[in-house]
Amino acid sequence: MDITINDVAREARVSAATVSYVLNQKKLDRITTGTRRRVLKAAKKLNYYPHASARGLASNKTQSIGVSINKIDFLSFLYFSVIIGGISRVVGDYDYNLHFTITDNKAKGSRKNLFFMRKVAERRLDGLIIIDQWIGDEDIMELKKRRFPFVLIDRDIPGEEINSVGTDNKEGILQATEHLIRLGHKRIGFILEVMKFYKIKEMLAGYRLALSRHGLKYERGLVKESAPNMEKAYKRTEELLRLPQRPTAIITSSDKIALQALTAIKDNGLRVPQDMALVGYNDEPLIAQLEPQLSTVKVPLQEMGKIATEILFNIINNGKMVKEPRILLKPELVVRKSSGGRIG
Amino acid sequence: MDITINDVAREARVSAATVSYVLNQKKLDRITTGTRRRVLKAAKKLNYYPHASARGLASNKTQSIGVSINKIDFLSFLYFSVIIGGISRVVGDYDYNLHFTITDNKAKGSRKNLFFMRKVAERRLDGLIIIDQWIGDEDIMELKKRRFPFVLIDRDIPGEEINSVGTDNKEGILQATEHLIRLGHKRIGFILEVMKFYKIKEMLAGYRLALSRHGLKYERGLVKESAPNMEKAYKRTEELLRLPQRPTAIITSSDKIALQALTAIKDNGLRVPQDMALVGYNDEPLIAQLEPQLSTVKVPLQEMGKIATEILFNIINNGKMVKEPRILLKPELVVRKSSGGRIG
DNA sequence: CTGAAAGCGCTAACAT
DNA sequence: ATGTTAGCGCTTTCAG
Repeated sequence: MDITINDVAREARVSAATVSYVLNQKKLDRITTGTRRRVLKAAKKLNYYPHASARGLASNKTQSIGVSINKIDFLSFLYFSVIIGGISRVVGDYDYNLHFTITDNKAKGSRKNLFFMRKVAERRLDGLIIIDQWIGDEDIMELKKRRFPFVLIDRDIPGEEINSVGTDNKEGILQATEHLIRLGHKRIGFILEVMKFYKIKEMLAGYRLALSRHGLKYERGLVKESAPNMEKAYKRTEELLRLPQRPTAIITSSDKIALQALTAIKDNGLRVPQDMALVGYNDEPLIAQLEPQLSTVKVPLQEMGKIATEILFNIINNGKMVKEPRILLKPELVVRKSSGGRIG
Repeated sequence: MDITINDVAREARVSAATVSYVLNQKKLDRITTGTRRRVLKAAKKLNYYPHASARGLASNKTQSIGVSINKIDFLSFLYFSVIIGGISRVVGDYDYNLHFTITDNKAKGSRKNLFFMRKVAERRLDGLIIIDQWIGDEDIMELKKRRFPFVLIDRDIPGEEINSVGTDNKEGILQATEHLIRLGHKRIGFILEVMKFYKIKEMLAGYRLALSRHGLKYERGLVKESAPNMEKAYKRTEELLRLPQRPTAIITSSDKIALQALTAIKDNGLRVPQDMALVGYNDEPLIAQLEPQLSTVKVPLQEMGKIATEILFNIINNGKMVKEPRILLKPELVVRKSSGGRIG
């Protein structure tokens, strides 16, 4: 059988409670350095590791947090991998475990099992980080109602006091659009992901703001939604290319979409940036190294992951929400080759 | 407070034991359909979810499996994302939870906490899938000695009876090399990851076999190790380019490395494939869409993930190891643009 | 076919 | 400063 706390207690000639105290490093030191040493030695000698379930049952803490990602988004793993990299670094520092929660919003009935709510209900998690645009606001509000600790990444529910860390995507797209306008572009296409996402709405606002600032008219026909599956981005790009008055530049809401767009543009015999300027979004690794190198908007992905995790642990351990619920980081325009030089 | 099994028992006017029986769907049906219905109704009405820790303590099962990935490999997330996609699909079907275990082989002392062994020792996991070339054979053998259920993906320990699902990488590189030889190449560079990995050794064997089959001499100077960090691949490529007798083609042990090589080749004013043919490995998503499109060896990544998970559940639930411990899938050469046409 | 009872390994009051 | 005593919520013999 496995080694239990009682084995350690016997070996160290103390009670199980004392072993528990020593191992849990209570603040109030009520233990002699002598006994402490004996306990530690015994634990090491027996190679003792506490049984997580037993501990969880008694303390109602699991030392685990979950990261919720949508099934659909598995394709955009570049974006997520960087965020998760940031998260896992902090998780390691705090000595917590990371649950991977893959949400399937299309799932019905028993398949809803995949959903993170299940893990919460089963008390498998002490907290949750949500990087999932697809989860409905209702579900997030449900979490809040239950007072379950969680933090949103790169999304928000306006008007609600919810912990989130995001990037100013309105500002990001504003910069990208203005960059193109300054290069002389007057007709700028915009291919975006699911329009109903808050994040995307913000981006659209940035796009429109840039246009109006420079006296350009907003044209509905220049904005294309590539939802629900990303492959649509290729088709949407072709739609833009076939417009009677074709745009001279295209902005996308992610580098991944930009990649599709790039392929579509080339396949249609046009050159980037000479015939069509292109700007991506996120500055995802690898993708930036396309030919031509992709101009994009750098989003501090890893930073978002780190900060969100720090906030989450703060909530879990100090019980209270943070003063400033919403953290908004700054995006940064990265000009490379694909946006080209001055035109017209 | 939360709803417990006793609340459900009271509501259904049965004992907690009966509730447990009904909810766990025991094979031996000892329950009246009447009581069963009452219990189910009560559980649904109260929105009952069993407490995972309590269940884990009593049954010594966690309904969780871990996936072990190395910290270093976070950069090659394209490769992993596809494998994990396969894993998560099966995990969802079996209604298990997925733990993300990020291993840090450089970590010493308490930081070793990040290591999956800790999770195993704490009984957080029912099983483990290892996609980690960096973990030492000793650690894997330790797992075996403990009779802890696990499956290896894309690696193996030759001579040991260990469950693993991989791809015939020797065959894969053999095909890639022969493809180039048939196009007329006689000096073929090979940039690979850490030489000591079993997987890489197999690849090297495939490379050498191809050469010898066609009467070509193996030259140590044409083989470059890009370890430990991948950015080295750029430098290694340049080393090949500066060789007195430069190769006319380069093979890499992953598409990710091929991407680095491609950049290096272009930066040095050479064209692919005209001046230098290039073949990648894995057929990772997105990367294949480079310019020029990358010839590569398709590895059934998602399939490996699926099969490994099926095997793991089989081990967990049926207690016994599989007859055939090692599953070896077939790679497939994918010829696109970067390997070019016939030369010489 | 169902219930009673014990116990999984740990934590946390409460005593001493 | 340490030990005693109850559980935490569930599963699982064992009786009936």
